Amino acid sequence: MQDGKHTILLGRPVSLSRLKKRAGFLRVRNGRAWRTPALVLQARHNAGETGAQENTARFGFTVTRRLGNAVIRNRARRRLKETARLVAGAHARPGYDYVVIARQGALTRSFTQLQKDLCIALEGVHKEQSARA
RNA sequence: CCAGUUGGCCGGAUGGCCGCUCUGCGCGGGGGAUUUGUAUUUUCGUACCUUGGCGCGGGGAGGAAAGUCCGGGCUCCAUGGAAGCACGGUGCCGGAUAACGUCCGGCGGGGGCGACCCCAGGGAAAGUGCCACAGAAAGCAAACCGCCUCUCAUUCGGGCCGCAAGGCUAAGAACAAGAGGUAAGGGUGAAAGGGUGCGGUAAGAGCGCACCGCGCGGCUGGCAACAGGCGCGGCACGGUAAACCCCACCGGGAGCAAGACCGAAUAGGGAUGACGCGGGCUCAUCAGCCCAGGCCCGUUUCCAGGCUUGAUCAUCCGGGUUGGUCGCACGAGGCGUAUCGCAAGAUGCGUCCCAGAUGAAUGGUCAUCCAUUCUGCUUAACGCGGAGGGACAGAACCCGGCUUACAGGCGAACUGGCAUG
RNA sequence: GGGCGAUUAGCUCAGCUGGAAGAGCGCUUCGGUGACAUCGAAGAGGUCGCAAGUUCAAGCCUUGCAUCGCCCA
Repeated sequence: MQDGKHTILLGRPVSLSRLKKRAGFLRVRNGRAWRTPALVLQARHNAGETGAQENTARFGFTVTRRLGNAVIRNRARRRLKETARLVAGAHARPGYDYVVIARQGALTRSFTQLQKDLCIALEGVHKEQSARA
């Protein structure tokens, strides 16, 4: 069952380490991506990056103007941030940079569904990588 | 009760769990001077500095935070003053204000039965331009059709004389031509040189008169815009200034990505053009002083003051940094109250401290309630169940306005209508 | 955050001092060709971004909105 496989393993909510520089976003854009209706997840190993630490995963968020006005964009980013904070501890791998791009579903989906989406995306990104390797 | 007008206020509430940011205190981590304890070193440790942790407490989006349309504070452009020109803005009058294109009160015009609403509302008699098409004519008095008078010719008709041909005559009618008088009527246009009525006339006309409008002069009231009488003028002066313009008043430019400091990194570049390769004195050099030249932010002139004369200025090309701190939140501040003022507002007193982010915090989620919509049961209200569902919108240096967006709700004053007492 | 600019035919743009809208490319039809292209002829296609105002009259003047784009340290 999909549900059993993707139950949300709520690890301890971690305080997110954030990706804040434009250069970091551009680097992650060249990595692997996974799409769901609510978000697009991009990931890349951050070895050799200045300021990166081996044992933490860093997250960046992108919300474009196409999604709506400032209030709508703020709400989308806050929901995604909270989702990442709850899910990252169990599913994100240290030493990786992730960029989450909001889509329309980030506003309309229920919060539990949103968490499930991010789990699937995180697993999907890494599964694809190991399959290729 | 129904319909409406004006000016205000609010912009879901409570709780659980988990977070973000600023800040105060305490604990903790790191660094750690002078002095003293000693012969030296090290360690401990104080003031102090700093921060990534922990605990407790406190604060944390709006009426528009928006658009960036005006006005200011503040900062830089090296600085200040005077006069003129140019450019831009504003525009009834008086007041409020730091200032304004904002606000308040009044005046004038327009709309509404009314409460009330709307108006870029100076000057067209300083000058210039424009008024397409249509129309005779579009701005200065002109006359296309028409109306009327006169002259002359013709025709018709009448009268008289004559047998007749014909002649004479005049108060007529029609039509052509010419001369003149008209602007009532027609038609065009957005607009055609006061309007209506009576008189008047050949026909007409401010030609005359009455009322209305308009202009000029003076009087009264008002700070003024303006209003009201009075007298005179028979009418001249079309519209457009969100066309140029005139008049009055205001305005230097750029903006917190302003600007200041610290640190890192790279470079002490290249091309083209301009000015110039200044003089004298102290003098080994640096540096200073005097004279001369250039420059000082829309522009010209004048004054003061300053900068600069080579490591120059202007334009273009190339390279590096894409960190931090300050600016930065006590302010034309909020709330309450008293006095003055019709009001906008002013002054005094008391009280409060009220966001400070920077890939950008101020939240995420769940539940209940509340407002509200649809629907099922119910005769119906009520009640119960289910589903939907909470407007516009997110501080970015700060204030005063304007404009635009906005689900719904609260209370006030006033107007019109109906009913009742 | 702040400062600027643009919007006219399907596309790229003209349109001066207000008097009612044009060019090139494209499109359609016809001619021409065995057929096509080139070529020739004719034609269609416009809420001038939207809304108010000034004016007799607005693509043009004024104001407010909307959309798109550029610049800065």
